[in-house]
Amino acid sequence: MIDQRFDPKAHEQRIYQRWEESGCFRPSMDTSAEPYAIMIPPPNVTGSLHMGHALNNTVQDILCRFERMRGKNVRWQPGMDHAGIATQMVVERQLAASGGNQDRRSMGRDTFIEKVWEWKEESGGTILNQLKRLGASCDWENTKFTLDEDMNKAVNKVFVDLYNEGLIYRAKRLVNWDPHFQTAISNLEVENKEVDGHMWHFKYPLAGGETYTYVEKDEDGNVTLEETRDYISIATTRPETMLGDGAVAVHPSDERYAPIVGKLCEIPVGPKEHRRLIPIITDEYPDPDFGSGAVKITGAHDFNDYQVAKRGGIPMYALMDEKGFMRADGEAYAAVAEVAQRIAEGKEDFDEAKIAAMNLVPDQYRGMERFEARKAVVADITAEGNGVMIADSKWKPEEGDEVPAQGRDDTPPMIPLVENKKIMQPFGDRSGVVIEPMLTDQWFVDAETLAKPAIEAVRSGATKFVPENWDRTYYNWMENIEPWCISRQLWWGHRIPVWYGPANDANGEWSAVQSFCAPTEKEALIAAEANYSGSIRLTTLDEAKRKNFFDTETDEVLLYQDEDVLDTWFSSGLWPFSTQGWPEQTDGLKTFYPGAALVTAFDIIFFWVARMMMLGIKFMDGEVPFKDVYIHAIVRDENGKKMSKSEGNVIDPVDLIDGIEADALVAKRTTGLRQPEKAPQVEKATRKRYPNGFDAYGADALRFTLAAMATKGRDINLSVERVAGYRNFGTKLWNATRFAQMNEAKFGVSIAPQSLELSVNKWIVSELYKCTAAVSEAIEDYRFNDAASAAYHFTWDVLCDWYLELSKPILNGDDAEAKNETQAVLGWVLEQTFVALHPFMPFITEVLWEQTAERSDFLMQQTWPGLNGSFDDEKAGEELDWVLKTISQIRSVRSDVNVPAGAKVPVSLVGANDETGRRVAAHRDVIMRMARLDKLDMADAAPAGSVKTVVDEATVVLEIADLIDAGEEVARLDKQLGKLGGEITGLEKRLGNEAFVAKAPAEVVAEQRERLAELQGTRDKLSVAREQLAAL
RNA sequence: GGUCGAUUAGCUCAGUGGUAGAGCACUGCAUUGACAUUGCAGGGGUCACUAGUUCGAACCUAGUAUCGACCACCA
Repeated sequence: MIDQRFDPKAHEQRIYQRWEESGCFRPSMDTSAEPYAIMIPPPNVTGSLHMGHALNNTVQDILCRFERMRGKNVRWQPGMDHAGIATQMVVERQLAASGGNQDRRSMGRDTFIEKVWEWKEESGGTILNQLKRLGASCDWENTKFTLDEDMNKAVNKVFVDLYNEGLIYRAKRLVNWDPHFQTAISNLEVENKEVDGHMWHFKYPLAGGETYTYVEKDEDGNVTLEETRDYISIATTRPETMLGDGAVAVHPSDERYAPIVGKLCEIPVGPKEHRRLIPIITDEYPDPDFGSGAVKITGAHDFNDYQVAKRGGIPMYALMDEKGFMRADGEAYAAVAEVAQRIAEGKEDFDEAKIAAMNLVPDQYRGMERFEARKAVVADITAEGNGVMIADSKWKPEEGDEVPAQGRDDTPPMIPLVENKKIMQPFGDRSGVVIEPMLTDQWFVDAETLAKPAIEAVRSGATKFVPENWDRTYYNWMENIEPWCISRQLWWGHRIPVWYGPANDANGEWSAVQSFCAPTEKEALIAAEANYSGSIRLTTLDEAKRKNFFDTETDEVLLYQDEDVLDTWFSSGLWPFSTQGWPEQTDGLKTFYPGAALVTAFDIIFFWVARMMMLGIKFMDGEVPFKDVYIHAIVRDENGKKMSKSEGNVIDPVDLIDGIEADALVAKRTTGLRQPEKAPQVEKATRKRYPNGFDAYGADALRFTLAAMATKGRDINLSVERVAGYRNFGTKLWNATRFAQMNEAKFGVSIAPQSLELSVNKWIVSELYKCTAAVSEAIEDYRFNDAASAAYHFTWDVLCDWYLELSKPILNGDDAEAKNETQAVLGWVLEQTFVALHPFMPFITEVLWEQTAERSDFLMQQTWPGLNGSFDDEKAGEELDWVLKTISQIRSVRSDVNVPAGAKVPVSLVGANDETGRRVAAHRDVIMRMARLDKLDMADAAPAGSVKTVVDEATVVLEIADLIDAGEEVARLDKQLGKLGGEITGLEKRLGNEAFVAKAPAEVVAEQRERLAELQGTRDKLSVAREQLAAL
């Protein structure tokens, strides 16, 4: 006999270990079985399980367990992502916290990376163990880490192949630069946030004191402002970048500025004797209706300006170093400014290298942090009076603008120096610092070329999104894809497999560089050897630069490897095939590529799904990496708020599994907050919301909750009450099994549905098959909520509430044969229920399986019910429907007329046909028991004053005249008659409509006719009962 | 600005053309019986609004209102 209660803590880890040790998670590699593969979205090695992971992996586990039970050869490929920035950050922080004065740079690259590996071995990957707590049936023996040697081999091959095809290239481009981590990042890693900012308005004086007539007109062409100006008005949110302006641009159609296009204006900052002049040019980019219509062009520090500068041949002057400080290198400002001046006036040609070396930051700003520099620039301009009050007829003050007094009433309106303004600012998603566009040399993937077949694969249906409307999001992104910046100035990651050496060794001129792209250092050396006459030595960037690629002492050509590493998503993008052994043609690769499904949240469609599609199709002969992409919802808290630490509403899945006391929960939520000042608020909210912490609900309850809520919507609002409810569901199943054991149900024995005698047994077996068919269909269609609720409904409402009750009289009765059959069916149906629930609740079902019979195998290895045939006894179904209906009706009437629950009442059936008579005979015991009757007979007429209800053709008569009030009973019947009348009228109206009868499908019409007849029959019988009663 | 979505019971949400559903909450009754983490019975909805298509609309179409997500943005 099983325990009184299921204790998840006592079993979950034990069961998991048994599964793992028995190799249950391994693919069968049965060649006759259909392969089924799911690639786990590799969690970050630094990660720990959150609710999103819990949902993601529950879904995958349901699919895998289900398909495994259906006999497929299943590989759920687990692993982790080395997560470049995140991991490097964690280890760097740890180094800082450990108090030593060692930081990454002082330590050196090799030592640091060693440290990271050490950290990884010790503390990395807790998330994989947490996945095990959830019950994830991954093929752990094939666990991969994106930075493993075999992964690296795949990465290098992909890189080299793409390089050789020209699909990977190195170029100087404006990229998103993270000044904190001092690396480039892709635009996906940039988060644009709206912040309070300012817009400054400055006058750029025309060169030589020139003037022009500035005219503004309204829509009808009436002049609203006309004045003589000796300047052009420029607005900017980033004054410090003025120092790098290369031009001022206006729209070609903008008549206001037509007189001064082609002239020069002065950047109103820097030492007066060396103010730079820049040309006023035309470009399509400026919007004449925004601001003054004139835009300063700073090609090296703004993405839009970059495009303008490229089009117009405007020099792009880089102003900042990699930490986001104003440059302090190079020649003094005065000399550089003169060169820049000649370039601006077209008196001198320029080339990229020369421009890059020029530091146009005036001496007084050099070395300043960028936001300090901004303040200084603004202060300096303001001090000179070049910033104040520019006339603009279109400008209207907004709330919060600091408008100097004299500006208010002036006509036309005067723009103040500073406008307060909400501006969108880019932040690094990891560092949280403001991203700086920077001109740097980076490696790029030609994503546009790779995207084409990837788009086509979705269009053709080779890969399907579920729900399908996500394909729009995918197309949207893929069709506008930009070159993918894949180089990162980090240490932790796949080093770029490119080595640099001198371009020629002809006459000791080592100015140019040539690169050797090869999958290994060895092959790079071989390639280099073929290129150079002398001997070659590998060295670092530093030495190679210092010695200009040639060691004169040893007479060696110097070669060094690119210092950068690859974007983490580059290696994740290979996941579907790199994990299966590619480039070797392994069994795993042949069997498990393409995968069946990819399960993920929408937030990494671009990061990951798109990249896997592009790279998979490219390297696997045009075959897509997976057939279905199931996009699941984002888990939020019970009120639909995003779970966040500072809100204090993060629910840790492990806490729901293991339970946690209120104090511990509070402690957990308040420590390590990014904003520690929020701690009291978090504590208060937590105590209010969860005064008792969480019970230990167990993994099954959590999984079932997530499955039940996994609809095709976008958000899941997770409530702990719901988890409790599904824990109760487990308890219900557990107790049903206890009941079966107490009644000596036969477990571990199969039955032959065809040879069953009792209709109640035929019925429950039919119901079981209906349930498992519904569950199968729903899972195949990724409708996990439907699957879960079908299983839930069968178990609780059908099996427990009805079948168990119906079986009681038989199990306690004297009919040995009937009892035998029922014991067998009860045990078997329960076992099949375990099977059907197993994908959702693997632990409790496995424990029940284990403890109900001597078993030589695991539940998780059983065959999905329904696989070996089906069974549907319609006759038994109708019969039991009648039994259930009869019992329910009697119970309902009893309750309506307040018959005490304990009282037994005599019932007779009037007007029953032979079939009903037969059914009554067969089920008299159980009906009497469940409806609490002391008599159930057939009768020709009802005694006066009794209470009546109608089931099909028969009137059910409760002979309790003395217990009830005739008036109340008439009222009760009237209420029912009223309800019936409404429904009947509706049906009659519909059926009276000729158009309906003519046009609606025949079966719908027939159905409604039947329904009408039935309702009319019921009404007639109830009317008779009412009249009889009223006549008393 | 572009794209996707939401609006159904007190709450959280299912429901893609044919009798409006679930869980929780609520009301009444029931406790030696597998289970109070329970059972039985019940109350509660103008399916946001407007117009259309249709024999028939929560569902399809168009529009309106409110809320949300993602992407791109004006210096």
